[in-house]
Amino acid sequence: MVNTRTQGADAPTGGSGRRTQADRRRATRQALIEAALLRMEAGESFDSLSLRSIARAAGVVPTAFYRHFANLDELGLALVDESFRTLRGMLRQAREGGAPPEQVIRASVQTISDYAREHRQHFAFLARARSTGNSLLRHAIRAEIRLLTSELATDLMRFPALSTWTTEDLQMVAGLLVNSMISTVEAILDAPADDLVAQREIAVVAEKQLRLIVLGIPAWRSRPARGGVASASDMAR
Amino acid sequence: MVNTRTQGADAPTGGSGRRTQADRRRATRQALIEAALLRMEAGESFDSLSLRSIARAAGVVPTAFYRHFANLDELGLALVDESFRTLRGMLRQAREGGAPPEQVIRASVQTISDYAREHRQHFAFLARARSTGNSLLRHAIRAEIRLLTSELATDLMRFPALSTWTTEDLQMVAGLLVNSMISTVEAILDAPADDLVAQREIAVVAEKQLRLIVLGIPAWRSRPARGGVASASDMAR
DNA sequence: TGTACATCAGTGAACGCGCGTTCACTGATGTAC
DNA sequence: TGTACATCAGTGAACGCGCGTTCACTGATGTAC
Repeated sequence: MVNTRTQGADAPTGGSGRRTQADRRRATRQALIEAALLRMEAGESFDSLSLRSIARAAGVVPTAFYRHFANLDELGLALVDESFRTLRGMLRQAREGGAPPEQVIRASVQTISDYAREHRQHFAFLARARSTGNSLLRHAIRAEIRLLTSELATDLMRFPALSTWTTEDLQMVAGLLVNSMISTVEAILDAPADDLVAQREIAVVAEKQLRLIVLGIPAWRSRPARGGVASASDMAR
Repeated sequence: MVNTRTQGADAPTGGSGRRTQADRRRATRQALIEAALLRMEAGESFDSLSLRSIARAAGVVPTAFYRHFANLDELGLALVDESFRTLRGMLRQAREGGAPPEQVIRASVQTISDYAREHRQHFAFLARARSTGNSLLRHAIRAEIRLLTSELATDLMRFPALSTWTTEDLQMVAGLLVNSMISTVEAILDAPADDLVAQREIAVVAEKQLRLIVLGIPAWRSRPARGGVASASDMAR
């Protein structure tokens, strides 16, 4: 990706064949974003990225970076935006998929692993940046995840077995499901992208884990049964 | 922590009052380790640490670092060692605690949150380095976690309700429990260290989540029941 | 349509800085006699 | 116990490098007439 003078990064030149300033601007911005995503997909952490290396990968001089972002944090927030747009698309699809309740789990896991494969970069970015050093980014991501968790809690209320649960308990189970899915996505990203057997194995385990969680729902009492913790007597049974 | 010439970092001078070379060596090594832990506890990622900044914090000249570690990765692996020693101590205590089965969950969550509070630095290090850029460290930590998960799977077999489960299913539920605990520890570390109310709240939710998981165990069938996914019919019930 | 000027995305030189690593060194601790 | 030498943890100067950021710039695209 080397630019001739004042040409900016490569980009679709539009139907007219004419390249406007706005086209060029958008293309460079996207090239910067994609350079950052690529590096993080390869396993680097967000704060090991440098403005210069990103500009270099985008085929642009370091100072051009400032035409688009005030600093690296701002680029990071743009990545958060883009990645969560992907994630919300996934949830919309899962929600509207209209899978019969009997297959909700299988369909959900399928949707997640399809998305994780197709949008590997966005997922990898979120997984890495979620715990990476930069606290601004970390908090932005965690706030979004908390939001998604609440939305899931609301969705869960539609299931008969959950319709009478307290808000706190719905949040609790939504949190458990979201955390399990995050762990699953991390595992998928950890496995080589081309090892389909490993990917499948991870999905199978994830499905079992979700199924186990859901199996506990009918037996749930918000407070442990008298005489001890309900679950303990179950385990000792 | 400023050293007078050739005095190295501060350290216990031992009962005799005499400071041996070995004492000094050990003290400096520990000062380097603690400097790194401190920085990561404060929220930095492992690969934003620099050799020079760690040496500075340890009260030692940059080149002294090389008397102890060949590079930063080696220091990182020492941190992994130290942190997992803490973690294994925790598991030993949980295992030998001899809590009656009725209180296994409560006791486990209590042990974990006590440890996470007392050894905040080690937990924070593992939580951060687990997903931080450096792939050497990441894999070292993930390998150790996989080992712990397997050990937990073995422990679980002692429970009557689980004694007949297949190895794969035991690994699956151990993985679910471990992942939930990791999420919980991350949440605890994310909350301010002095906000005891938030910490308690997180522990309560973690306890509920573990309880929900355990409630699913008696109903578990390794393969979904005929006519659909077992859990789905439960939810629609 | 043609011209003259404004806009602005991208350029390239320059800066000071903290970094990792090398090297020859110092002087307290350790040891052999 | 005393002495002479060896060891080695920590020192400090020096290096080349990539970094973020500044600045005045260029020249293609956009616009007003």
